[in-house]
Amino acid sequence: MAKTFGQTLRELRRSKSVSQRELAEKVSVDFSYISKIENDRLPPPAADTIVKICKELGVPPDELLASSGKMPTDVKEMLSSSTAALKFAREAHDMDLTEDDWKTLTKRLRRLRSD
Amino acid sequence: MAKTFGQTLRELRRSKSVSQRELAEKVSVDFSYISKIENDRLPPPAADTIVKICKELGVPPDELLASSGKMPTDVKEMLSSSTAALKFAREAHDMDLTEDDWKTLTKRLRRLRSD
DNA sequence: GAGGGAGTTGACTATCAACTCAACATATGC
DNA sequence: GCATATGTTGAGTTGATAGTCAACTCCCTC
Repeated sequence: MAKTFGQTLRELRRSKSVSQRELAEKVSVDFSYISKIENDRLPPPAADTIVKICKELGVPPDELLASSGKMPTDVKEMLSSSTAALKFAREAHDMDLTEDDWKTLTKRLRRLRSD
Repeated sequence: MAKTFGQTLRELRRSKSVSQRELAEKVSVDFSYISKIENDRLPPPAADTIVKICKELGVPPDELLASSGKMPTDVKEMLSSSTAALKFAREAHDMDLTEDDWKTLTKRLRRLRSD
């Protein structure tokens, strides 16, 4: 079994020696909310709150976001308001891509502009 | 100004000579809901309902989805539960891609497996 | 002029997401 | 043994999402 969102967050927070109360204040939520999240008594916070948490803890947000199954607002908006992007996403879905496939695509993405 | 979601849906439905009541029954919503959607008195339906509508009317869902700004559940889940996919999406967002860029990427996507 | 099909409208509802607030427990140092 | 810092729990709140239901209007035709 993969680690839960709560477990991941707790380890991350502790590794930075930050208390629940400190973290909560920085990201503008109640500290008791952090506690419940870490104990998996509530579902993961909103994507944008996750991003704030990661900024506060100084780590890139992708791992926590993936573990939460949520997408940040700006990214979601970009994808869902473009016909061609949606088509791309649907084809990708149907192809059942691996993590390595996505890494390859990211490289090809970077070459879009340097070509 | 671009056409609204409601206008697009109405034209699409009429072009297939389907009544609001027929369509509503097929996709399991109240017919009055379709009316409000078409008059833009309510926001667009859930992504999965849009997909059902398009299936019923025999058209690909991407255009209507984009016009609604929503993403179907399965596609969203794939993207948001993969670290590498999220990273890809974030980079794409930062690059501010055009529709043509997405089309190019879709071609490169297809070559992933045929290479 | 009654009945039937199509569309519109207002009011209301149910579920869920993302939290907050107050109360309590537990450990640590002075 | 008391203050202080930290974490846990139950109950409740707030706003958005995604609709429903009943009543009504307009047109057509028989």
